[in-house]
Amino acid sequence: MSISDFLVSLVPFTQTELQDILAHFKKESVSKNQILVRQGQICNALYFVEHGMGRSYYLNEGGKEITQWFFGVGKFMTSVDSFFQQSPSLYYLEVLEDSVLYRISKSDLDALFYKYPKMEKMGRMASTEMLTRVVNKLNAIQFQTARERYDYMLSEFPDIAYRVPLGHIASYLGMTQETLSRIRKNGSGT
Amino acid sequence: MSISDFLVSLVPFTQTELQDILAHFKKESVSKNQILVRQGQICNALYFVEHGMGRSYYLNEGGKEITQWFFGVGKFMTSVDSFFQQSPSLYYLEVLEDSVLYRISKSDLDALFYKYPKMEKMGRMASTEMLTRVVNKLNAIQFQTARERYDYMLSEFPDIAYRVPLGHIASYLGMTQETLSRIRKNGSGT
DNA sequence: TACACTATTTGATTTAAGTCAAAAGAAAAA
DNA sequence: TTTTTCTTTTGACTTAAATCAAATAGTGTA
Repeated sequence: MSISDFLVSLVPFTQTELQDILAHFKKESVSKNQILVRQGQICNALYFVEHGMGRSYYLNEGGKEITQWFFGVGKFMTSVDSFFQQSPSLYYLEVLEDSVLYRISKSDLDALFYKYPKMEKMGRMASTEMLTRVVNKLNAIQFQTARERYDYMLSEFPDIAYRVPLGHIASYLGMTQETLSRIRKNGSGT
Repeated sequence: MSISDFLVSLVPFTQTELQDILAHFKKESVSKNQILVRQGQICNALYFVEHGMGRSYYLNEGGKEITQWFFGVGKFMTSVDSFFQQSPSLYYLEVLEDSVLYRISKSDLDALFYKYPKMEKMGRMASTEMLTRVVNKLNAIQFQTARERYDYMLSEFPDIAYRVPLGHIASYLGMTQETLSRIRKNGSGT
């Protein structure tokens, strides 16, 4: 999904507005395993994923990587807390496959919010959509067994589940990779 | 905290704008245990809590009430998924103490978003704030022991932790009430 | 005050998932 | 192709928290 399709799907921008907005996004090709933001840095960019995928993760007390979220095609990717609050990031932001991203800085985005109030709507909608998804994950994590959580993962990120290392998914789902391996072995849900 | 203080703290509305906006909120006194929204209903109202508190919960397969969120003074309360998507609510919305709420309908709110683009900013900010909080809970639930999760609860809702039945808190934290009772018994954190 | 009802605590037992350790399989590098 | 390195699987054992069951403690009210 291209970024202009995405924008138009949320808000009916005119052709002129769209051109102006798109001019503020910079296309970037990023190769696998590249880290976009490190823990402690202030994340100054919002990325739209046109192709590829990424994840956010952090290092727990034991130094183990814990995946916080996956970002697939057609989504915005950033260190949410850091970008919006402009505070040091709790997370690393990493690209998991060679990807094509569209990047915009916080100041440019704020300028667009100011210039086009319609953009605020887009921001609000992207934010509530993310909120809904996080709430879904929360419910999965909080009340479901390891096996059900894996089924949730398959429905939420069907395209991603088989493209990333098992360990990344296990930590995303709050279980060990041994457990996830055993779940996969015992066939799919039901 | 009053609703006008809250609004002004987020966006610098003029006195006139503020009056107009406030006119669309209707003050309601709601008594303890009243249910504002039921599972399956479409939630048409957003409430600002001036005094008192509420919670959202749902019934799991076994018919047990599972608390999803607490709403304290100075926060917006609603069935998030239902209100924003205008879809049948997954949750009940209940008032836990005699409360004073300010209510606005979805259509009035949308009209305000349209009339005052500044409102969009308020919506976006309220939404990202909620997102941050949900992410915090998620991290607590996903990676912490029952005892640490209780400490998280005390920090997130210090004023609420001792005002609601233990069972409500236990289900919010994804543990049984027996476990929570044992945690409380063994003194506070560390 | 006593009764009924609800909430909390305590005890005994079970279990889902974690931990630790090592083997097997894949992918990358030499 | 062989070696090295990383990823996934398997096995044995442990444990935090759940479950089941019952006893207290509180609260409202007749």
